[in-house]
Amino acid sequence: MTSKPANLTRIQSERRDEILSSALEIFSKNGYKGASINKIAQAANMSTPRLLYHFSDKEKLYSDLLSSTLSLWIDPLEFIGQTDDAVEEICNYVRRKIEMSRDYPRESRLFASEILIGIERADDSLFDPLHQIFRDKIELIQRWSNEGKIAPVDPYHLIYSIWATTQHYADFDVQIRTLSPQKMENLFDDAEAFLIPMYTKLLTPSR
Amino acid sequence: MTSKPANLTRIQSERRDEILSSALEIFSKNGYKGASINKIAQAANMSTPRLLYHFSDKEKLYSDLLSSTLSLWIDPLEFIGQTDDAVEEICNYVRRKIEMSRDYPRESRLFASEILIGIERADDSLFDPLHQIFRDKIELIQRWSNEGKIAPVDPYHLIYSIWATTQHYADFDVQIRTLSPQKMENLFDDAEAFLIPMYTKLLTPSR
Amino acid sequence: MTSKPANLTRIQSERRDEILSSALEIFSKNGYKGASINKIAQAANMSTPRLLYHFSDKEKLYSDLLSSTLSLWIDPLEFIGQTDDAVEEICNYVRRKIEMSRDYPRESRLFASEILIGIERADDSLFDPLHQIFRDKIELIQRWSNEGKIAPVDPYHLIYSIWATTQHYADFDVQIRTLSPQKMENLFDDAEAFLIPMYTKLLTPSR
Amino acid sequence: MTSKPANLTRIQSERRDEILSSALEIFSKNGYKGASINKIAQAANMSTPRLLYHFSDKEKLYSDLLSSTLSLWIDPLEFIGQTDDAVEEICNYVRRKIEMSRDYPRESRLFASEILIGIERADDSLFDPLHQIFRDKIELIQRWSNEGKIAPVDPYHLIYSIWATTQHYADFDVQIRTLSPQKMENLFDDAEAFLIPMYTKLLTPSR
DNA sequence: AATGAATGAGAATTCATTCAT
DNA sequence: GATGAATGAATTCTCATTCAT
Repeated sequence: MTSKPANLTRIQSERRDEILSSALEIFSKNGYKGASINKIAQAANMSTPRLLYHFSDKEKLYSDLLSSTLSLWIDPLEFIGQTDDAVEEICNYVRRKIEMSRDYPRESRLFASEILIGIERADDSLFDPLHQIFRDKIELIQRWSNEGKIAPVDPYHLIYSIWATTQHYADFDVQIRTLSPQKMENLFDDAEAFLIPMYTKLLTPSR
Repeated sequence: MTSKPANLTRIQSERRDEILSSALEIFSKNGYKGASINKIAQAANMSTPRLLYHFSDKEKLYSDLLSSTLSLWIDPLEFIGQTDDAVEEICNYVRRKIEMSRDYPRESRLFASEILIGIERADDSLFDPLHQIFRDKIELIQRWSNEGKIAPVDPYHLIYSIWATTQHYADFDVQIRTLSPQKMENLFDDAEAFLIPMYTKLLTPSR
Repeated sequence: MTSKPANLTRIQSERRDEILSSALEIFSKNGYKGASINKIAQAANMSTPRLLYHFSDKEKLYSDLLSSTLSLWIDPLEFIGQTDDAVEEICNYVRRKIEMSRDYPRESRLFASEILIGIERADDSLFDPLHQIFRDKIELIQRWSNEGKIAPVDPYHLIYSIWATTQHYADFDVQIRTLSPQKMENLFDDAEAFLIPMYTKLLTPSR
Repeated sequence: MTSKPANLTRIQSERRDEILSSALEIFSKNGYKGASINKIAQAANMSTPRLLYHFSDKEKLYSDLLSSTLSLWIDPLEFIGQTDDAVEEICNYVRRKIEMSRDYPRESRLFASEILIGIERADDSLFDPLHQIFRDKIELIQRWSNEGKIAPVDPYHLIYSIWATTQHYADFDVQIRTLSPQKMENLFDDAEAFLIPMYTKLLTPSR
């Protein structure tokens, strides 16, 4: 999981944050291979050796960045199931995921490219926390489905579908900008106006 | 669309195909930056200069590959609207896109990484043919929506959603393999079993 | 000396001429190293192997070009001494050299870059014909000088100086174009108007 | 003029000097295209990337070398006009240019090949300082000519002729070595003994 | 006589990383 | 702690030349 060193001075942790912020910018725009730690160091206003003092190598920086960002994926998922209104719970999840795409597109693209291209990693436990919660929620949705609180659906594909439709707006941003006549400002509202009814229709149990 | 040279000798077109095949493999796995023409040449059993004899440079190889693959994206779209059963037409499109993800995942990932990371291209008209047909179909779906043949939906977001949900199975393959309990063989059937009802519910006009 | 094969078909010798003409253009503009036989072949509208059929390799092409062009340097020199008016003879030589710079600047630059940069040549007898005539004329001028037909001057430096001042207009063309306010059309006339009086003053014997 | 970075560490300026010295040797002997930074690095006893650490690329190294050498061309020109003896002033310029050819032949050849072959440069302002002073001196000589301090001559062609005759000994060194019977030691003295009377005769106003 | 195809040597970079100060 | 300096491996591409047909 996150291997952030436990005891850091304030300065050290400020530097780490500056670096991670630049790394997010550069990695999400260029992918792992396309990004050079030089450019990242430059964006963070420091020399490369100084960057490497904080993160021992490029791969460490990259995976620390990924794991420090993972909560953005996990958090919205965690909230599912606070209330008993199953359809609404899932729709709220969709809403939160849309917000994420709007507010944190770089993080979304970072993950997308990691999954799409992926680097060989010695330790591939990076996504373990996500997977744990994923399984919990799968179970929850399955229960809801069994109990008739939502229409019967395959919970796996439901979540895949939600991830796909919501993250698409961040990850394929470039294409959508080209194709859409709408201003980007309204785009996410329109997306919500499309997706919420879709999932509502899908999930509302027929009487 | 980069036009494949019209008159090729036998050897040229054989070599081109060998190279493009290896290039698809390597580019889709590693992205543009992560792929070296060395590795591609090696995979195609030839020396790098020999490869470069057939494709003048890396970028040319890459964009020729993209454009030679673009029809896989365009073709299923083109078929929409053969019959008058609007809901069925769109569902069939979904089915075809699922098949594409199953049968041509590398091509799907190639495009995904191009849109996600994208290289600056001198001539960015690569996607023009897709965009043209896209607009045609947007118009068609809008008409269907107006005429009440499908429920009222935003055609843009409908297509984005179809692209997202279907291509997701190819593009995020790695993640899905990890998370899904199903055997991959059934995965695409299950996906279809999930998506077709979803879009049917969404699109069937309420009377 | 010139190693032009003795017996050539008409077609062969036409091809050779086409190639030499393109080679002159490319070599004089880019130097030996900067010129590629590809570009030369292209400029001559033929494939590189076909070019290499006529000239076994790049160096051969280059030195054949040099020797086929050498007469432009030699010819004006050869004429010196037709009449007995020594000053006029030399001035006429200057005039002819100026014409050469005006009419054959590429040839002049080709030689200049050969002397300036020079490639290591197995057989460095290329300039032998020039040197032979050079020595003859040195002798002639020395005699004129001894006989008082021209003012006493070092014949070597006289010829160097004539070469330098006249060829300069072809070889340093780029610089002169930048510095000179005159139109290029008049440039060579102006040069003559400057140089002839200079050499006349220099050479006219004082009584 | 490419500006040498203002603040250099000790090592930086030492390395720069070593590299520039090797670069002068290699570039002046082989021209821009014929010189490889490999050879230059080797001559400077370092690896190519180490060289490239100090000069970002080949062209930068080349143009830094040119501009650092430009003063050799400019300085002798600048001195013209210190005294009022116009003929002597110009003759002294000739003498200084001959010294330059004797003492800095590689620099002279470097410039000659740049003008002769020239590389396309993003910023072609390299020679601006020279051109500025050139124009000043043109004006001065024109004034002298108008005032009768020297015989009436075209100042442009006068300077071209001085450049041509003096630089010739450095630039065409190879040819001169072959043709001249003199030992090289005396060559420059002999050149001076030829050129000074020539320009004196040319410039001395007839009363 | 001619071309398409291929080769191997080198060229100029780039880049993650290390070292010395 | 931090930077300037350097390294070595890899990468893209060029080019003279050769080979097979």
